[in-house]
Amino acid sequence: MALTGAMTASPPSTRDKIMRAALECVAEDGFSAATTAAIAKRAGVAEGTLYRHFDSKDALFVAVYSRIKEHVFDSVMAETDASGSVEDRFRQLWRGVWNAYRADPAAFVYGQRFGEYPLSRQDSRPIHDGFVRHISALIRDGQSGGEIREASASVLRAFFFPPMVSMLKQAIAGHEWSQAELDSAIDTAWDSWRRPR
Amino acid sequence: MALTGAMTASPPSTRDKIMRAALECVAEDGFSAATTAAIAKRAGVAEGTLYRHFDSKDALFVAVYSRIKEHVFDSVMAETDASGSVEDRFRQLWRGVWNAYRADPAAFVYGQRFGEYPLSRQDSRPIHDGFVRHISALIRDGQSGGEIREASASVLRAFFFPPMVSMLKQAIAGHEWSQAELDSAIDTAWDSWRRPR
DNA sequence: GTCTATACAGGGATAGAC
DNA sequence: GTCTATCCCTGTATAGAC
Repeated sequence: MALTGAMTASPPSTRDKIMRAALECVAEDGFSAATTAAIAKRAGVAEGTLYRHFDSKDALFVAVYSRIKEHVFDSVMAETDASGSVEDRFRQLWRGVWNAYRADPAAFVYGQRFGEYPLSRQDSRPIHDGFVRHISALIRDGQSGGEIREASASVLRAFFFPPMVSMLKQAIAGHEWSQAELDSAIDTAWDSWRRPR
Repeated sequence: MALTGAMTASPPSTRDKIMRAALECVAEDGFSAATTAAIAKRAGVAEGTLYRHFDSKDALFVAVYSRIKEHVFDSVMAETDASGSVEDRFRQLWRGVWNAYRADPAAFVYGQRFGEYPLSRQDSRPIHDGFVRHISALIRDGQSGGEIREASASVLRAFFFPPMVSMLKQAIAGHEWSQAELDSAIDTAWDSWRRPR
């Protein structure tokens, strides 16, 4: 039940059930299949009930997206400390985000789909937006200390999340990444940031 | 008029106009807004005409996707030669794909959206599928020659297209990449593949 | 081959009882 | 707050004239 009401042991509220149902419908068959009827059925409530909790179907989708972003950010930050070397912080962040998404693949897929859905103009901040400041700080520290190459932060950022996201997609499609592959992915990512000699 | 009827100087056929209209509708406002009415209007034909050329709306979408893949692949391969060092081939391929997508941003966006659309199960080969063999050959050559690190090919591949795709998305969203940034992106990509010392 | 007109289904949203 | 029943619109697809 990760990402919706996960923190509380109490039974999920109707609102939570609706949000989780919407998330799963979209993750399984895309936005076009996520009709109000399908969502209500999966949540175990009547169709009309959706509109007691959300102004519209679109508002529901946006709310789900926001909650996913918050949850992933919080859960990564909870197990990340800002101490240690730049390289350690880099590796820790990489693993943290990876684990957060692996813990709830449906939420990950929802986020991906939402990003290509026109509705995303209403919450246009990308899924990893919360991490941008964090990553930028890492880059700044690493560049002033000489560990990280002198490329623009936007270029370096393109080598952090995108390869990971691509690997997550493959994992969800059934590809089993070995521990050695994961380690080497992190090594490869770090070597892309590292100052070359 | 790239990607649909671009090679011929003759006026586009009705079929081509429909395909291009579908491509642009999806690129601009997503699949949910790409109704048969919208597509027909943009193509300048009647709605019923769509069904003279395609069995269904979905068949149209799949046909457009296939054509994009073909076109990008062909146009990259046309200006790429397999000679030169592994590093040269790497850089050439990176630039070739980048340029192909920059030449038709709408086609690029269509490809991205299609990948998150459930219909993609009907043509589930990813957008860059044609390049996988090419890239795998590059990796094999580079690993046997010692230029490329000994990571699994699937890990290395995650550092080729995904960062580029991320940068293309930003470019389409209005971000202007300087020549220096592009060069350093390619350097960074290559350093992620390169054998570290 | 293309158009106009239309049949038919399905989806979002609301009304009103409980 | 939740359910049932229903309205209305939009979207896909077809029929048939030209």
